[in-house]
Amino acid sequence: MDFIGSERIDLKLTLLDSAQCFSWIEADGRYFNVLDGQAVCLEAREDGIWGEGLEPEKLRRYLDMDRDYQAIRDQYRSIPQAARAFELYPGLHVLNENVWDALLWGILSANNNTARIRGTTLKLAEALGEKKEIGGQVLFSSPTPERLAGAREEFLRTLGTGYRAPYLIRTAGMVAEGMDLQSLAGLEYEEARKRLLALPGVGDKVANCILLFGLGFSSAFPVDTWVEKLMGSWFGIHDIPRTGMREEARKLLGENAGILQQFLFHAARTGAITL
DNA sequence: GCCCAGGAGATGT
DNA sequence: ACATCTCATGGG
Repeated sequence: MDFIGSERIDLKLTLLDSAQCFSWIEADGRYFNVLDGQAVCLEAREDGIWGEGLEPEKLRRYLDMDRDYQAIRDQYRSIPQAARAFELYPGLHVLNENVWDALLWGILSANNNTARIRGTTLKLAEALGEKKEIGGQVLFSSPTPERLAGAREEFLRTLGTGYRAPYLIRTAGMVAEGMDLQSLAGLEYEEARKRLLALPGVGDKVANCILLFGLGFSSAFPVDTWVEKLMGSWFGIHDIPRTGMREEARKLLGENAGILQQFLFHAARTGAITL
């Protein structure tokens, strides 16, 4: 294995429990996934993170190891719940996901729970992805846009996608027909967001997840049921639509609103900080 | 049975 | 622009 970095990232929290990504598997204290079409393995040791399957630089980038989380923690120190959340989760990072993967699980996440999203994600990969192997662990890549676009709705429903099946097929079709997701990273936030909203199954919340996890917009601020509650309880912002909350939060919290959001979200969802 | 889950889309006002 | 409904599905 290769040395990735000495940053104190909490792999279990970040890869398994933070609901940013649903395709990581843990076995014997090691973490497995398919990234960029390559089977990957990560492990936390005394001296830091080790990994194999991809160049160390790419794994550093995926794990967001070059962001100054201490500076962001300082930036929000005047917000009590933020200070507490950063203190609770010193090893939580915001992943730099593949944008197609972020889009896929984003559509699956609508009105769904994390256990079911993970189960459906794994079933989709097993049924339509490509088989990979590393360190004796068998893995499956995410289905390509082409494979998903060609799937039958009834088949996707047997995998647990529910009413989201036609959204998956239609959005995959648009990507397969040439919509360049990666190029959205070069646009302004509002323009990139607007283009994501054109995809079936993508609303304001999912678009902000894709912007944050898949396109590097650190100010993107997804408002789901938990963030809606915490915005009311901790910031006094309530009785307005979620889109309005997202706008208010971005104005109030600035360039790293989305990074902070992950810490607040986790604290609220787990009940670590009282709503 | 009821309520909820990292919501989105359609419809009516 | 906002309010309300419905959409699968498994778990508490």
